[in-house]
Amino acid sequence: MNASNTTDALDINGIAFFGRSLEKFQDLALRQTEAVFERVGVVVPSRSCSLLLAIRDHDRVSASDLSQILGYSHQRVLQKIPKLRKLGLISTRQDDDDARRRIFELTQKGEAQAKLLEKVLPAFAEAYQGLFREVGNIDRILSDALAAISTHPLGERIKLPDESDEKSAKRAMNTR
Amino acid sequence: MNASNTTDALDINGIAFFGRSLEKFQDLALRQTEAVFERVGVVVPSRSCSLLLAIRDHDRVSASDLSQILGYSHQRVLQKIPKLRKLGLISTRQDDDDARRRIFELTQKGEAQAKLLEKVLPAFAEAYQGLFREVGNIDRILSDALAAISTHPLGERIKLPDESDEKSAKRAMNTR
DNA sequence: AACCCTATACATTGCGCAATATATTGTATA
DNA sequence: TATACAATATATTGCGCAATGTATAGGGTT
Repeated sequence: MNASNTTDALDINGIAFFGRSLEKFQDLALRQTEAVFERVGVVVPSRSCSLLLAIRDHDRVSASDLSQILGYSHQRVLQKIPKLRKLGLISTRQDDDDARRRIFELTQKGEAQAKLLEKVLPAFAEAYQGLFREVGNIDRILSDALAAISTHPLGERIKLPDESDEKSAKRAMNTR
Repeated sequence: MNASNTTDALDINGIAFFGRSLEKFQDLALRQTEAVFERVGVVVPSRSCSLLLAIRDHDRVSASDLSQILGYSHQRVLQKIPKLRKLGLISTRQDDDDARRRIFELTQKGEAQAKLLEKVLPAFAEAYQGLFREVGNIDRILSDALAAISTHPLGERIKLPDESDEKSAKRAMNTR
């Protein structure tokens, strides 16, 4: 190929694409987390730690309870369950009072893993604190940013180039 | 359900789970971006903007060229292509010199969308700049953080609870 | 020319999640 | 009591991406 535009109008690494930064960091952090988990013997899927702990910390929880507790969608919880069951970490029984509810509990192995997590996770928290001292508190800033765009969405914050443009005006009418 | 542990050992919203913050922000920002795109008439899939622009900015690009340009995996580029073709934004032809290569070009519609993006994306950049002034420069911090854990991974930064523990010692041996 | 090694494209599969539809059970209200 | 509505679980489908395998073409080296 021949690189043509030396005066690229839009930098692909520019701020408009900073979602990429989020993605890259998230990806690497996840991989490194899983490496540590394997090293110390955590077999809980890294994306299901909080689920496991929530099951431990609440009696007679159902999937919809857990979705509220964790702020996950209902089906997201339900889709994580089979893997935890196959790993022998949780067991299931029917609620006697409400035939709709399936109740989750930790198995012995699940309890052991929860205890292991209780040792490991604080170490992660410390590591992140150290990282935040180096580069800035990502967690706080992200929470603030989430709150900011929740109350004032990007659409509000954007000065549109020329929305009086013919096509886009039509479109705007069609889409609401 | 009955909430049992009032003295939860591990806060599910704690720092160890701050990957959730990343995910939540990313998700909301993406949705808001797509809302703006729809409003101003951008039909390019929000996750393929940089791909479209890269195709415009380089002559005779192939999928593997694009993967290098964008820092995506090869198949990630290839998997985005069909959607752009169905939208009529790009066209494909065979390289005369190298029968392995398929070359991508923008269609007229693709060019029009690229021009539209050139108007819209700077507005996003400005909006993000404003957000960063409010809460902190997420983009810079994330880049720094990525660099930091690239050179010093989380595994290095973590003081392991007690790795002399019997099982985990065995595991550690097995896994290297 | 015959042989490797690499580059490129493509197909298949799996993961994690969302969206949607359906079935079933419980609850409230007419 | 009968009917409507809400809550819960399950199945299906689709999206975006990664991983893997396969096929084909190019470019070397002997």
